Amino acid sequence: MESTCIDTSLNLSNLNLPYTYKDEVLVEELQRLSCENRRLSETLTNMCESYEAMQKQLSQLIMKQNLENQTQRKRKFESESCMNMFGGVRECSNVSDEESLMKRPCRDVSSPKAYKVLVKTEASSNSLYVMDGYQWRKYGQKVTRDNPSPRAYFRCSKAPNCPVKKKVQKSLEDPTILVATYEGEHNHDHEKAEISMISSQCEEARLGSVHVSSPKQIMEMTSPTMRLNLVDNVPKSSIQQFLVQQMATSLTNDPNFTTALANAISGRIIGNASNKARF
DNA sequence: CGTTTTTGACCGGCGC
DNA sequence: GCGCCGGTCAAAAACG
Repeated sequence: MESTCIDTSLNLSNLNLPYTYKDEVLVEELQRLSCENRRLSETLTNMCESYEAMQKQLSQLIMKQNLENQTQRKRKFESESCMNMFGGVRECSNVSDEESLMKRPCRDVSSPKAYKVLVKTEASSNSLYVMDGYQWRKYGQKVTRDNPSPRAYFRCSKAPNCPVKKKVQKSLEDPTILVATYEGEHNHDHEKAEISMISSQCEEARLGSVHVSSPKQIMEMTSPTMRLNLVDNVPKSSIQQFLVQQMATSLTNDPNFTTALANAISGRIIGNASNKARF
């Protein structure tokens, strides 16, 4: 956790102001502020630690839940197919907000090598990009009869001979859900990322319209073109940058802080001036 | 300048 | 054979 430990001290002692005599009150105030900064740093560090721990727990929980859902679905389908021999693609529906951030692959029973994945997006988003840790190259787009929203066709561009294809189209029932259909299997290693990141959010993040709620989102937003390595290779410097920025913003927005800072600076300047006047 | 995206053209399967 | 439709190609444009 040392990487997220940030030195938030203002280092006011480095101000190049003429210092002719010791203003004890000012020094005291500076010490008090330094202490407060240190305490804030510790709180921030603790918060970061708990946040990461919670996120770990959450992802484990979701993975566990997905596993259970898949088992249940399998059982359900097996019992259903015994009754009516119904086939075809079974979509995952009723994606909850929490689950929408994770992919829920559903095997296509009619074609064992094709499966659909539903990804929740922002309602306003028109993007047809779904992040899944692989590199995709778009090779076509079509408007189909059954759905007014266009369907995008992607090929895996990670390996030259990778046979995997992907179709992405907005769901007819819910336009905020992207339906990604994968066909074939990759003939190369997967990148590190397993998390699904709605690229439309990246796109919107570039436009500044996405509400930032987690450091992970920030990381992804700080590098919108970085479509891989989203989880394990956490660019902690980005977290630091974000936290520093957040702290600077909250500090500058805090009237108490700005008043104290103004008093401290003006006090020192005025103090110096009056000192000069005294001498 | 290499890579990716866009988009109209083309192809093949299917139903009539 | 013809038309429709989904899928793919490939040239041009855009992007980094």
